[in-house]
Amino acid sequence: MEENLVIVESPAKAKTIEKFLGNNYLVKSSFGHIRDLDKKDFGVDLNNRYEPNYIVSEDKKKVVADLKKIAKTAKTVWIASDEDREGEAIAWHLMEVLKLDPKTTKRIVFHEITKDAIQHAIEHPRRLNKALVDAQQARRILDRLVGFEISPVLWKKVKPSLSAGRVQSVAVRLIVEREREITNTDTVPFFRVNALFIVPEKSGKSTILKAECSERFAKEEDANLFLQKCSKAEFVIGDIVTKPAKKSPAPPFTTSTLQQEASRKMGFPVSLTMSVAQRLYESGRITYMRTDSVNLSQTALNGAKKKILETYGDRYVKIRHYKTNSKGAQEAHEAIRPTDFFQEEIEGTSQEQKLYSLIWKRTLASQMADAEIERTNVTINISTAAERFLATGEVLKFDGFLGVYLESSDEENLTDEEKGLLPPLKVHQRLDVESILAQQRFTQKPPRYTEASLVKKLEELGIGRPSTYAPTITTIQQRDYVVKEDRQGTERQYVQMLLKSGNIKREEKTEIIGTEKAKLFPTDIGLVVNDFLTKHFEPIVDFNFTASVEKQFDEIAEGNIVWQEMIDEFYLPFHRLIEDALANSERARGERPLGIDPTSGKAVSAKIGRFGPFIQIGETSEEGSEKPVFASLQQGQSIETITLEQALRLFDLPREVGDFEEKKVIIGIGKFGPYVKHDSNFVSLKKGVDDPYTIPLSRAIELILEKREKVSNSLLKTFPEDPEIRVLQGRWGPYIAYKKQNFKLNKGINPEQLTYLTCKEVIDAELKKPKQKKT
DNA sequence: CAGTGAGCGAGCTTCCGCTTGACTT
Repeated sequence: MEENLVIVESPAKAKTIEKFLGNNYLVKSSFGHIRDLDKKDFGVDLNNRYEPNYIVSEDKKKVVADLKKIAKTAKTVWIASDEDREGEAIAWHLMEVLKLDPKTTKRIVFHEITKDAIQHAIEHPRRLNKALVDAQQARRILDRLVGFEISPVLWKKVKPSLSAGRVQSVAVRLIVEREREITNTDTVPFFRVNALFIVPEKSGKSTILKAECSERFAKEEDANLFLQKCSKAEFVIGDIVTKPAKKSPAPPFTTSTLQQEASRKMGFPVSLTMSVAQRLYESGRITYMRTDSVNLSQTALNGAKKKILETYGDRYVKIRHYKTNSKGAQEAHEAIRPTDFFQEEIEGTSQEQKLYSLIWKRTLASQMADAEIERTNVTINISTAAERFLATGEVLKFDGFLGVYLESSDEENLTDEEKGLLPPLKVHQRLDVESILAQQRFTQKPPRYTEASLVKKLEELGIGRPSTYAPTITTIQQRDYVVKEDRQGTERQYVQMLLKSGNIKREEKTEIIGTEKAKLFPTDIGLVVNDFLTKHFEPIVDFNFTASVEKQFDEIAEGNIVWQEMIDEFYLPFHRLIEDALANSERARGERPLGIDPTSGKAVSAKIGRFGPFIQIGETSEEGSEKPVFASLQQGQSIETITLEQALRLFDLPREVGDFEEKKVIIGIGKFGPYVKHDSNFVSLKKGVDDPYTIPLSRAIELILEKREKVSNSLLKTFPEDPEIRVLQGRWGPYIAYKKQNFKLNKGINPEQLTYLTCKEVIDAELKKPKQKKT
């Protein structure tokens, strides 16, 4: 029998702590919350002061039973859940469910997992903070009321199985509004002028100095006029100013900043970052990965200092204490940092190594000296014009933290060229010009969100918590409100004028713009749901809603308000919105009239149906008239932006291009892009080569034959016993195909030696397995 | 990798935050 039972939230933490405590301490984990509101009947009694009905979920029953058993025999139970609102609630639920005696139960907290911190905690137990628990209950119940009252309205008025919530609905709103901002922003053209000057050096060689004109020109004529002036001008250096500048390191990682940097530097989706970090945490490489704190423990600071001293020297050390400035931070943990600074690299998968290295560098850099820079600005006067040319050079005087780590930024600044060392220059020095280029540029549209930049925005608004950023991003994609995709750019024409040897040469050029990679786009259903919510539930999807209820939760935690009163104040007006929406709203289908079809004279409109967005020509209601015709929208198209012309084009496909071997050849566009269908076989059209609207029969046949040859080449084996069983060569090796189903072969099997019996066994074994869940 | 887009109605869907595996590909 153990004298002492310590309960923490995470099993990895339990393992570490057990090492610090003596033999008579048993450390167990609750695996987070042990119970939650019942999903049946709301889990909240609206007729009885919002009395919550908590139940222990199926997957927690074993944990609870286990803890109960040990707690019964322990002399003292120490509840060491986190020191924040959720942690305090976990402590309270534990007391309730395990029926712990307050006399033999102690509540302790620590922010860092070191022997001293834990010893100190044991020596300073405190009482359960019921006000803080109540703040959590209010948070929990409010979220339940919002989610479980609005979602059913959506099922009725938009589509079944949809969802709304305090966090997810705002996340979707951000993406929808950004998309509309992008559609509504006009890009304004202007001309930017860059000059290349020749600077002779003592050695006789010369170097090129690049400088940008202080003015940008709105019109081509103005830019041209400026170039004409320059063709007859003298260029003289008017001013050289040298100023010291400093760069400081970024603070240590929190969950949100780790997700951002892993996305920017390595292209990780936020969920990947979290699962890799989880493995690093479980193997003891890093501290806890779900945190909003930038704080480092004294142990960590000592370790970082020692490592920096040893590797870089005294001048590079600068111990810093960072303060969090994110809204609603609860700081129950340390920042994310390596547990051992002398472990510069680790073994593991390449993802683990990369993420660890990122954490190691960022943490170490945070305790290093500023980088010192000398920035030089040179002004070059033009004898024939009032404008000037400006050149900037940067010299790194002392690298400081830069030797280890530099934070990346979301907005890639295309105009910011590598600034380097300037050639030696003097005031009043005359410069010869090599060439001057006036290029048409365009103002930029706002950028689309990536998963990580959306997390950043949510954190700024104080919406969501470290443990929910990644799941929220997944949810809004699963609900089909948002898609993460790549989009091809479009061509744009621009003008450039080059002044060289007294002549101006004008050229029209093209560039590709708007190429997107792994960006978040709203879907039509996302747009419709968002508009419905902003129309009927504006207070809930308001960007400040979370911040304002958080203030009230704080009041509850301070003991200034009773939680039921706060919920009452929220719920009464909220529930009126629900009733109003149910009674007074139309079914939302996102309908948008596009115009009149010139061939039939009927109205064309876009709307959402049971199977997604589609175009309809003609009306359903007209009696005796012909039935309307329908066509689904393609990937990347949206009800909101599709034109009449694009919509009518959708009806051109699928089209028959002729017969081949007495069977129809049909061209269409499916889930995976344009295809040729023949004899119920499909062949994809070649991207960038074949156009589904114009492809001729001859080319389609070519593709069919090509595919046929490929298939016959991939056929490894058949059996006379059952011709439906075929062994094929696939992308990842040989596999068995049988009745439209594929069966995996174990690695290392030689397909040549496969027999009919072994194939049959593989198939039967697979078919016997329980059927996979529908997603 | 179709073509669908009506209506009836049983029974289901749904929230946020705290934690890990157990699943399949």
